Amino acid sequence: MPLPLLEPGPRNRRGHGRITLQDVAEAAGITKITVSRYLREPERVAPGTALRIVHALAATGYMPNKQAGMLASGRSGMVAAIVPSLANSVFAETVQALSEGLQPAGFELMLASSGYSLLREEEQIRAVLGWSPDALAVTGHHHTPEATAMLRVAARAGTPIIELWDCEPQPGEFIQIGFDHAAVGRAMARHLVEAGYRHLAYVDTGVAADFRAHERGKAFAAETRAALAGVGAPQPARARLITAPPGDAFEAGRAALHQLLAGSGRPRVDAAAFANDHLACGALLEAQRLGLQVPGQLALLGFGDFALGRQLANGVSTVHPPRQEIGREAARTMIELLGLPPDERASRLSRQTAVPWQLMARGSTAGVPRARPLLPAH
Amino acid sequence: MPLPLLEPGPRNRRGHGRITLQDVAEAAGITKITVSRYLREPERVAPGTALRIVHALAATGYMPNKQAGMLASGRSGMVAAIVPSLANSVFAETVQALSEGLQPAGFELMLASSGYSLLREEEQIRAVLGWSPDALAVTGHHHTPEATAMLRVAARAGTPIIELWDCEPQPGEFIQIGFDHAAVGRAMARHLVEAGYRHLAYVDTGVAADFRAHERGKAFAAETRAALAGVGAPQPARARLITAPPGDAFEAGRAALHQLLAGSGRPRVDAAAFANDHLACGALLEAQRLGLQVPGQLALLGFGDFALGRQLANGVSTVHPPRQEIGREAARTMIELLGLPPDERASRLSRQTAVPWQLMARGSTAGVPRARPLLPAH
DNA sequence: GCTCATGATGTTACCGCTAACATGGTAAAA
DNA sequence: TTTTACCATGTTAGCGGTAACATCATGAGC
Repeated sequence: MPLPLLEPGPRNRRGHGRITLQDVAEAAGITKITVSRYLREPERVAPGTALRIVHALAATGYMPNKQAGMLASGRSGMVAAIVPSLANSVFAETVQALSEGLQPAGFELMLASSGYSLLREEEQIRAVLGWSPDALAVTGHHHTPEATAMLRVAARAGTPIIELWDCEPQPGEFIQIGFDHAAVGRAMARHLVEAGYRHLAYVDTGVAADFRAHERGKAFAAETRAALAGVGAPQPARARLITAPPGDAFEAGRAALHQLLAGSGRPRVDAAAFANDHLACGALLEAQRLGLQVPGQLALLGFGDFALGRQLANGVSTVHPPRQEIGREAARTMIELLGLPPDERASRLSRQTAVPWQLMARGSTAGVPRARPLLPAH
Repeated sequence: MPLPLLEPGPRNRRGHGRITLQDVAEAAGITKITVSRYLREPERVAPGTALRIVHALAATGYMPNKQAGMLASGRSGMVAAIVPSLANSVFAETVQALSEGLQPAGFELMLASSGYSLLREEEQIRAVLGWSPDALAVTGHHHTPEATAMLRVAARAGTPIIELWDCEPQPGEFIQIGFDHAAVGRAMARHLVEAGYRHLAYVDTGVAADFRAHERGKAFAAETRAALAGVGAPQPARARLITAPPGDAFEAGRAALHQLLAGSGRPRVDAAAFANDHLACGALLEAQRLGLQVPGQLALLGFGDFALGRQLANGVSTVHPPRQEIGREAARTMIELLGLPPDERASRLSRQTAVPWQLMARGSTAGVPRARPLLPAH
């Protein structure tokens, strides 16, 4: 039943005509501090008074002004997050989980997307810090020096700063919640070598600022040599590392496949790892079109575990990153830290949480029968 | 070059240790109002003073407190948006475009996702209005009565309320930016009938609160009868309208295909329209697995124009909704309205903008050769 | 030289809320 | 009864900005 709301109108030259605590207090015949107290700590007002307040609240249709509350209390009840992109389901799911994790605790989420640009990220950090968020989540540990400086100031002032999606081997300056992308790259290389492939390539994304994909690729290349050495296979002169064109990821994957096949003279690539599943699926679809056997003639390994990968052919092998877990864990961490008194909080503003990922072996990297023994599982 | 920031510390029992306008003013040897004025209207302070202010700003590393500014001025520089989901790329792209459109004008975006629940949407409207956003975008025109009441109060107070993704034939209470889903549903039916199909079905999504998909389905069913009558084809006793199971949309599409094929006695369905492309693609993949000819034995028509649809088989026919245009147009509308004085604004707080969509005919609905003439193009 | 418009800066008083302390009353403890 | 503790509520003074008006030079116009 819609409430019988008072018709608010302009009351003085500065007021914006909104119902304030004062209005509620007058309706209840008390002072505003008691109403304020009731809203924050209901058990601290007498039951009779509480009843009158409840009625007054309903009669006026009061809605608290959070800016005023923040200004007075220093707590904003708001958390900000900056992600590279939302159109990419990877971060969208993390943001969604973060938002859902924060809501029960009464936090609102302020969101900005930087379009994979560090400069825009810097601007957005600046803008968003003006709102005095209680905590701030950014993506990854790459920032401009200015941005890092601003984050540092905020962290010193007790605002938890969380870097999502990364978790470096060495502790960083802020809180990291994510995983080690180099470890993922290495695992991808080992998986392919263990399955019997010997001529590996990594197809990087055309998005220049996807540092995490680049890092996986770098580690993939390094580990490829190590793993091949481990099984006594000849090592390539240099790692095959190609970059897909920017734009539609499926098309980019198709184009990448042609690049892979065009590797003339040298032994042809027999397995490719991709920066993400969209590229891998694009390559798979193109392979199907060309009549290529997957994994017979070319094995494909993606990253992201998007729903589509399970549907195509016998499944596209991939790495399942903890998309939602990262968001959930970030929400949990924020709530925990913000519940602590500032002095206890200070000591915890730099820590790391590695969220587990998993390599999903599917049809597209089914093993090649080999005489020689494979590497141990780890 | 990182600036040499002053080390802020606690200054009094209430202050939060932040650099304030007062600090900057002292550093520049003037009063804070002049600094405030410089920040808002630089041309109104003398060049010499401006120079000292610039230096003082740099020396202190000042960052404005937006809550305080909002409280004093009544303008927040913040816009809120509530969408059903972010994990769904449809809304993510709209939000992304909205965010990018607002940024140049200096607005921040506060985002909430309701998980396709009207009750949660109501809660979020309540929460978000507490931040006094300058404008609020919600998705669609279905809300709880309480939510509608709150939106109405906000609109009366001059806050533009924008309903995204809908544009009903009759003007609504708030601003609508989107398109008429019934018209899309009708166009889908006509497209299939015109291409020669005679036994049509609509596969609705398992997401109960996707009102827009339901509306397309309803209109599809109605128009199917009309279009069949138009070409003199026998009309079915009742429209084939099935609902896909909830969960993974690809799997749901696969399951839906089996439901379509299981239509025993009656003439088998020869064309199906889907609530979204994921369902359609799932059905297509399952059809391929079963060795079914698409469109020969079954034509498929999706909605959403996701990148994948272009990649599968000869392309999945679909409707291209103006995902980004809706966000861009919403940003434009907000900026325009917020630039108007409140009295002029009032008259424009209810209007509609129909953003064009397009039916993309691809391989999956290539026509059936027929003797009888087809319907005129419109 | 005087008035008056103009421009640059300052003073005052808020915006709506809450922290900290103050007050007054009631009931338990002495 | 008196002291003490505590509970419920009130008073005061801000939080960090900005609107509105005030002040004070300065120079143009007469």
